[in-house]
Amino acid sequence: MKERLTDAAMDLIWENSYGATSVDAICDRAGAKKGSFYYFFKSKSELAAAALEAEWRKRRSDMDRIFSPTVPPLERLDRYFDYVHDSLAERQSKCGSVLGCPLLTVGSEISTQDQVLRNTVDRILDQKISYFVSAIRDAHAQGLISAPDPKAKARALFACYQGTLTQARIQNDVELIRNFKEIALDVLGARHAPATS
Amino acid sequence: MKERLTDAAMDLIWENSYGATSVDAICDRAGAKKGSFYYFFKSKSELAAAALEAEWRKRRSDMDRIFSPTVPPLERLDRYFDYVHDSLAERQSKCGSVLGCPLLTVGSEISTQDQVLRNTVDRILDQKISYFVSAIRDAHAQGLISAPDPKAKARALFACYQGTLTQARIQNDVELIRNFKEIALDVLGARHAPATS
DNA sequence: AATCGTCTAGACTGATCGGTCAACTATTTT
DNA sequence: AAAATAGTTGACCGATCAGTCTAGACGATT
Repeated sequence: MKERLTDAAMDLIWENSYGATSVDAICDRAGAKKGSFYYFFKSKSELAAAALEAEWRKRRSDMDRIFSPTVPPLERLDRYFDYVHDSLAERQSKCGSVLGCPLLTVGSEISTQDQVLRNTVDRILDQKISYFVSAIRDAHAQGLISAPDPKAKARALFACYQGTLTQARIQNDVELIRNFKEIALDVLGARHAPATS
Repeated sequence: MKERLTDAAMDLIWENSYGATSVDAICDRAGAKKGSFYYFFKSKSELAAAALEAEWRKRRSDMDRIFSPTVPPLERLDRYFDYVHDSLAERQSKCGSVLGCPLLTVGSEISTQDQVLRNTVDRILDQKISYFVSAIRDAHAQGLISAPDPKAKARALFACYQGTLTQARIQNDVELIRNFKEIALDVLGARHAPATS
């Protein structure tokens, strides 16, 4: 039941927005009643945080596989962006819109109003960035790119990736994710190196 | 009166979110009553679109000045990011948070629900990008960077800038905007050129 | 059988929401 | 001066909202 609620919440919040998603709608979607909702979660905000964590947990094993140290560093990023593109394209075929990243939309929406939820967003984003950090550190160690400060470079790349996700959502254009690879190479300074592809 | 309403709406929507901003709160802030609100605007959505347009109109003259063709191309971008940093820092000192860009937060929040408002966001963003396009085209023409497709490069840079704005809002850290300059140079491929700074 | 713990149900609460509308005031036009 | 227009007011509307709470069902344990 708990999972049904977090899944339903994730779908609705991702598709619309946190504020536009009502507890009633979540319950309808989950096939639950309000009493059950409040049995498991103290509030809508607590559910949203749980939904983001649950979604992250599901995605993490995919990321572990894609970013495995056995995969060449730049190829990890290349595959990851393909993975994200394919995920968003599939979700688009189901609900008609490119939805971008829920961490960004929720984070952006509630950042000045709900510090608990915002901390959840921050924490998960940090974990996502750590995959980028290790890929970039490895690429630097292998002489594929120059990134003396892998962390800063990872944050830069991540910001660009985030911006592209937001743009894709606003413009409802999933191909922007695919095009992002060129940008990523620029940020990494790997544009003129015979790596990737 | 109409301006007081658009100003109030802009402040509240920027600071919180579109959904979390009520018509009552906007009227309170503007020193108006509901009847007046609905005399001037058909709906909350129409007011939000008008508020974004009004804000853009106010900013455009600043952008015209900063991106004037009499200013060296890369310096236009440099100055613009300083301008944005200073604006956000000032707004932060007033309300306690880094607010990022209202076009992004509103666009992201309502992109699947209100097509009129989304089109307004899209239109304004396109106009903002055109400043980037011309600066990059000029920089390419002057041999400062290599950007055979100025439009694509401008879109890439803009996406990165957007991602940084969103990050700054979620993390409430305005210095990310300042740090963005390094990223911009990477995206432009101007990192190793003796330009800017 | 009684008790306990877990979970479900749904009526209910007070507040808030976007929007409506008749009455009124102030200014402009005829 | 009268009429028309522009603008203001705020009570009101039905709907929705997050959350509360009591009652009940069910399974496990004593």
